[in-house]
Parts: sequence; C-alpha cells; structure tokens
Amino acid sequence: MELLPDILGRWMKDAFVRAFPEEAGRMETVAVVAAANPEFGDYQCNAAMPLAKALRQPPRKVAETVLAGMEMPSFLSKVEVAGPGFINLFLSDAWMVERLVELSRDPRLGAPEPGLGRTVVMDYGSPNITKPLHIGHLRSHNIGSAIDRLHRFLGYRVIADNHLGDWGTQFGVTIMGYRHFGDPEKMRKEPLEELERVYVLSYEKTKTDPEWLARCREELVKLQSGDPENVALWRDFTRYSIEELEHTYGRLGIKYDLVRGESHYRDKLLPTVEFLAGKGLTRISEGATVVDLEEEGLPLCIVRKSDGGFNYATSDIATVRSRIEEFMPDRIVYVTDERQQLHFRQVFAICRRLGIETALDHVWFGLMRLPEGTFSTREGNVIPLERLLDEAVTRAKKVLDETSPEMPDGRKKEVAEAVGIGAVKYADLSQNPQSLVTFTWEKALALDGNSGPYLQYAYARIASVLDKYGERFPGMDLQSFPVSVSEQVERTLVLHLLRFGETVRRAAEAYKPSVLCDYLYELAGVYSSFYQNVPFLKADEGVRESRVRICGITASVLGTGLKLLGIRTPERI
RNA sequence: GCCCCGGUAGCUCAGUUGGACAGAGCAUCGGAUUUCUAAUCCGACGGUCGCAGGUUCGAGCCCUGCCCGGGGCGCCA
Repeated sequence: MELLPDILGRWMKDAFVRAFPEEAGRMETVAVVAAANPEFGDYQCNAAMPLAKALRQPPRKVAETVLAGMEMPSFLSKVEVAGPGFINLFLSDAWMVERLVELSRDPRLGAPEPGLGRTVVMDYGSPNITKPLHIGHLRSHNIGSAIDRLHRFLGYRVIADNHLGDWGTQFGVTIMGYRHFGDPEKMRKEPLEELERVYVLSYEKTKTDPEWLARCREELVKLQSGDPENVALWRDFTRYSIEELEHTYGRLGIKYDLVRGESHYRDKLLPTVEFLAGKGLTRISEGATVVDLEEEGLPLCIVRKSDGGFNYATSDIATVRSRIEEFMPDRIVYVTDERQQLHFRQVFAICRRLGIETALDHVWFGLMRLPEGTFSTREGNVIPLERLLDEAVTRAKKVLDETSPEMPDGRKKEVAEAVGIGAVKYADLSQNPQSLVTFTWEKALALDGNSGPYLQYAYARIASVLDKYGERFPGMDLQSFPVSVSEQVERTLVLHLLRFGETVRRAAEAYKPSVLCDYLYELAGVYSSFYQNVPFLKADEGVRESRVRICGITASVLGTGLKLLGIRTPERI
C-alpha cells in the first residue's frame, strides 16, 4: 500500500507543477504532513509559502492558483487555503474506510518494504562481560533491539550482533583478582557477582600498587598470546557471563543472530594494522602506531599501543572489514551511548580512507543517570538490571491482585511479568533516545498515564470486546458487514490507524523508537476515548459490526506496534 | 582551551527537521461506573520555550554571543 503522505504529496506536486511549471519543477518534493490541528483538516501542505517568495506573489494567491486547476480526487472531500497560505486537505470518509479495509487484509498493515534486498548489520547491547548488567545497560539493548525489529518489519535483512567486550584490559585485572580473592563457592552460585567483586578489589589495587598493575598487564599479555591456563579461565568467565546474559535477554525479549565479541576478531588485529600501514596511513608516535585524522578535523587515533597491544579502534576497524567480507551489508549500525561519538567518527573516518563505502551509522543515546548524579560501582549506587525488572514485576503483580483476583495464579505471574517489563521497556523507549535520561523508580515503573501498561490495557480491552462479541453473536460473519464511520472519535481512530505505515517508516529512518511510542500512545488514547464514549456491542446491528471490525483492526495495529517495541500483549490483564 | 549534547508547565518529558493559538503524563482540583475491563474516560488549573541579539512573511526549531548542566578530547572500552 502506498503511504498517505506519498499519495497526497504526489497529487500536490502535480498541482504545483501544473500551476507553476518552471518554479515548481525545481522543487524536489512537495511535503505533505499531518495537520497540526484537526480543525485544519487531516493533512496540510505548506509549500505555497516558500514558493510565493520566489514568485514574488502573495502566498495565499499562489495556493489558490495551485488549487484552481485541479479536480477533486476521490481521496479528498475538501481542500482549502487557510491562514497565510496553508493548503488544508480533508480526506473523504468513504475513501478512508476503503483503505482501512485494505489495510486490515494486509499482513503488514499498510507498512512499506523499503528494506527489501538490503542487508544491515546491527551492533547493539554489546556489554563488557564478567559483570552483571545494570540499569545503564538497558538503553543500548532496548533501543537497539527495537530499531532492529523495525528494520526487519520494513523488509531489511538484519544481522544483529552482540559485540561483547570480551577481550579487553579488564581480563588481566579480573584474572589477578580471581587468583587472589576468588571464592570458588560463590563462583559456582553467582559467577557474575563474584567476578565483579574480585574485579573491583583488583582494580582498586592497581591504583595504589604499581607492581600489581604490571602483573595485571602481564596476565593480559599471557592471555592474548594463548597461555593455556589463562585461556581456560577466560573461557569459564565468558561462559558464565553469556549464560547469565541469556537469562536477562529472555526476559527482555532480545534475540541476536550472532554473539561474537571482540575476541572473535583477535587474529585480525595485527593484519589490520599492517593493512593500514601498507596504505601509508600510519606513523609511529611515542612508540605507538597512530593514524592522523587532521583532514577530517579529528584527533589522531591510536591503532597499536606502545606495548604492542591493540585497542578498541583497531578491533572495530577489523570488525567492519570482517562484517563486510562475510555479509556484504548495505549498512552497519552501532547503538551505543554518547560517550563513543568521537571514537566512531575516528573509526568511520579510517574506514573511508580504506575505501570502504558501506554506510556506517552511529546511533547514540544519552547516558542514564540517577537524580543524585552518575552511578558507579565505587559509589555503590549501581542498580542491577534484574533487580529493576523484579521490582517492576512485583508492582504489576500487586495491581493485578487488586483488579483481577479471579485470575489463576500461574496466569497472573505471566501477566505481571509481561506488564512489569513492558512498563520498564516503554518508559525507556518513549523518550527521545538522545535525551539524557534520569532514572527514577517512579517513572520506570509507571503503570498508568503514558506508560506501557496503558497500551497493554487498551489492547486487552479490545481482545475482551472481540471475545464478548463472539459469545453474544455467534455465527455472525463480521467481514461481510461494511465498515462506516459516524462518530467523530471513530473517524479520528480510523485516520490514526491509516497512519501506522508512515509512522513505522519514520521511526526506523530516524532510529527513534520513541516516534512509534508516541503514535501508539495516541492510538490507545483515541481508542480508549472511543471505547468509553461510544457503544458498540449495544449498538444496532450493522453499526455494531462496523465498530467491532474497527476494534479488531485497532487490536492488530496496536499489537503489531507493541511487538515491534518488544512489549508483550496479554489478551487479559 | 577545543568538540558534542541538553535547558520547554511545580515534577518527568513530547514537539513529525521553519508553519496556524506551544502539547502529554505525573501532581492538584472537579465530574463519570445497574453497561463492552475505572490500570479508564470527561473537564479545570498550570508557560518570558535558559538569557541577549540576529536571519524572514513566520523561530521552541536556523545563526552569533553569553549563563547553567552532562559527556568527550594518545596508548580504557
């Protein structure tokens, strides 16, 4: 299905070109956007005003001239010029309803497939292992997996790779910590907590004890050069970490195609530096191998340390080359926090120098903070991610106990899990990714207002309506009844449903799941208003069926949208 | 010192890339349930969009300067 703004934009462009062939021909597109206010119609076009300047004519006159030569197309009921020169477009009810039915028969609900034939590698989550996830890890996983699903929905072939930090300096520190402070008993029971504990102890010691620091580096070099004992430890640490990660990923509904980690590219580090050197991009500075990036206005980038070791930049360049070779992607997308902006600009610049043309995008998001400031292990104010999820589920369960006492216990547990985690995920996704996020329990666990549970509740109410309809009017063939709109709120709902495709496209293009959240919240709001103020099961036959069909389509759109966000949709709450 | 973000209602945040009188949620206050799930709905209250200039038909959005907060800037990732 072609998207509404595209259909309307094309018609407007025709109108402009017909009226002003020369000037309008130079306009690349004539943008049509959703109207700012329902009074002003359904969509509006503002192109007459900029054009008026070039033509040296009053904008209203330009708009009127544009419209004068056009016949009213079937999809519009009214077009008018308003204010300084806005062109307001009113969609025809009959056409909207026709489109809605078409949408309901489309498994993609009217969304386009711009990604067909395209491959994108997505790198998100990518935590450093040997530490439990904390609330700061939520954003990359959550935002990344939502962008991932949006792209798959739009037809892209997505390769989601969890690029674990499993080969860095921290292993020397952790190995030393484990050898000297490790408790085998705790290691069996809570490996990640234990690994983090010994890491912190060992790390503190590096700051006061230079010899300790030197020994940590030694252990890292031993690991990286294949020392069997250290490699065995590294394997254990990695295995424990991944097992625990998988548990949290299961709760969050995050799935990867690949979980490779930096270690996967360890044999490619030296060849990468040699390749860079072969291209004449490197020089030696203070014993380190560096790439100058002055032309790009960036600071120089170290690709090999003076002690012979490699760092993050080298690893990422090696990873880009490997991914291109293996998957031939059209694009590689990284989702990390804002602190890595410079790093990726450097890496991308070096890739360009190497002649890599694959699109490379860094999607960054604001750090999560606590009201009192940043959190850190040393401050002791780190909130483990699992604890946040547990707390959310507990609160959801409490509400369920009050509102749905009749629900069987097992079922209640499932619903509480879905609702609690839905609340946490939605609270994070609904913010503009680039805003700095201040974590508060109140916000993360909100169950009413603009929240995940509000959307899930709306969904469950619809599911209930559909069931009740089936019970009370058995044997009716819903699809054989026509859809029509009579109430204002009903029309608003239909219009909103028709905008699903354009919203999904915009959310994916902008890498902003929050765009979809806004849309779904508004959809649920319009539906709730409809539900509360317009009878359907009690309406006359015909009107009843039309409204129940609209309910069904709303359920599809809301359900699909929530699934794209990774939020589950219980049929009963 | 240089670079990147942010500053919008008491609080937490939107604002479709320059359009119509700046919008939600929370909080506060008032109303709605013999009815399709009240985790809901309807309404009220609430703003110098950090400050000062500038660009133009039009600025929360673009430009310049300043103030406040966060982050980054050669061997961590």
